[in-house]
Amino acid sequence: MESRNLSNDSIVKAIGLYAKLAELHEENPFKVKAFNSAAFNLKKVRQPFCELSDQQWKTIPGAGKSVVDSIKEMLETGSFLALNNLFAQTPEGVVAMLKIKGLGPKKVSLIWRDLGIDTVELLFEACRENRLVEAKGFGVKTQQEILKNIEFGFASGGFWHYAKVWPYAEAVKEYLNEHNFRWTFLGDYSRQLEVVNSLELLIDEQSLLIPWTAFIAELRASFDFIDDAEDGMVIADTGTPLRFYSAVTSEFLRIKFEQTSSSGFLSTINYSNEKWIGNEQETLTNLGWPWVPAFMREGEVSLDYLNHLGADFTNRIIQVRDLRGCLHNHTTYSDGLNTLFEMADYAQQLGLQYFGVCDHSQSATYANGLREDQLLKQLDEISMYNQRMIAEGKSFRILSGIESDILGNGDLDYPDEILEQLDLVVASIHSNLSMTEEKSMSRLLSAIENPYTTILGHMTGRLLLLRQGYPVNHRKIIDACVANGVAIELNAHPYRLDIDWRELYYAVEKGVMISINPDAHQVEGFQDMYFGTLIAQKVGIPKKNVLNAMDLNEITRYLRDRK
DNA sequence: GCCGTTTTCGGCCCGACTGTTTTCAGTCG
Repeated sequence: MESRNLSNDSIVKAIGLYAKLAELHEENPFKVKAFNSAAFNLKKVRQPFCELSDQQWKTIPGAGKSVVDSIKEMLETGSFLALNNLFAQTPEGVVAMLKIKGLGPKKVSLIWRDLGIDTVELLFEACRENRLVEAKGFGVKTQQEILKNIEFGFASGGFWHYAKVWPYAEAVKEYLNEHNFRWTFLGDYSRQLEVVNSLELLIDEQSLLIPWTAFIAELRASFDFIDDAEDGMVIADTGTPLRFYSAVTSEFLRIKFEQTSSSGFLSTINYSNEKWIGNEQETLTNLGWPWVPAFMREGEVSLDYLNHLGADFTNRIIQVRDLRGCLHNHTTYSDGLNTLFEMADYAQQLGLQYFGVCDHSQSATYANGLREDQLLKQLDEISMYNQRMIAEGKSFRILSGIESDILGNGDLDYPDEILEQLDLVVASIHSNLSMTEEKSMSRLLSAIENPYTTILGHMTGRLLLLRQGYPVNHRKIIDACVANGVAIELNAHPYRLDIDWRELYYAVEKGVMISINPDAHQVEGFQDMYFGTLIAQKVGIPKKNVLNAMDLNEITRYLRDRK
């Protein structure tokens, strides 16, 4: 870098960062204080530092010999050796943590040194799994605050998790319906994509009783979450762009069709706008296609696939109301926030017929995984609860299970005599996520071939917008699941939605069972089954392919037969 | 490390706010 390009601002930032890193490395607290106060005072200097004489430097409070020498070093060489030395001793991710609002050197030091967390991604996961609340000086509120602030940083990438935008979309939807507008969602959101880059809506301007500008003004006034941005409107709390488009009545349906479809879909069906003949149904028929709902309009969908689903497939697509139970959840036994009974009672209140508890297994020490004796104790508690259900004549049961870590060699981490006592086993990888496809495949395939495995958990370990999953050959895994009668989890957490829907076409063709699992760590987590179902719908999965759409009798028989 | 004299080293220490404590620690502006 050309040294004369160093602005006062970037020099002040370097001085401030030096103070933070020095504090992180437990240098003399008064030195830290001195650099902090120097940075504070230097901010007020209007004249460029490179123009200041030695006399002028003496008039700036807090800028002593060491600080001024550092600044001169930066001006002359473009770098700051002492700062570079501290950088060399600090993992990049730890430096990044210092930028997170609410985290200073003291807390970051504890996170890094005591908890062994050295990337923002790992910190994020630790927050989601309630591992921060245990640490001294941390509590639930601090953890939530950190989580929120990390998320905000991630969101700046221009994409947002669908679930993040959903509550705002629902509010706008309610408003538009109440006013009897003719309208529709467009784009990513209308296709129920796992991440969206904006919330787009189309309104038939002839259904408006007021001028367009007045309508937009009323919208802004009606929702305190709508903020003005340079190029339009944004959702204030997330920063997601909000785009309203208008169409005259005669153009509404065509624009709706073209803008709910992905460009990939339009090219797959060989559409161009001169082929529009008045409505979606006839236009698609004319192109040789059945009617395809907006959420399925992706380039990946093929005529062969729709033929496989069969005539009137839209009537059989899985709905939230079809789900009869949920099979992968956590409790206070491991890293959940609600007790076993609280979770089960809540599932019952939701109208479900069964609650599958699958806490973390013993090698997941970070998540307080269950030792054998704890697992056996949980089995007693489950049996007590189920006996009460029988006595009360209720057709609700807790199904016992475990989310067993797939170890490095592909083994599950309990002996057979423990596993055989459970109703189901979800096998998932949680450790050593950086691996080659060869390694991940050998671990996954051997877990699938384990006779106790019922469901393969979050297949790639990805966290949307946060962490890429490890590489896998999806088709080989799906084939192995078919061969071994193992179901595949569609992890419904909005950050996972793993298996990726793009791989689900093949899974459906092969007839493998899909389990839409909320992976709930607290009662609120059951809500995520909704988001998992939206993703399943993208591929038009019929109810009969969804494991937890089975009623209690069917699933009990299915699990018994698996043994 | 900075400062200000008690000229050679001892004292330095914003204030509000939040959250986690049970009287304080850490962060922010």
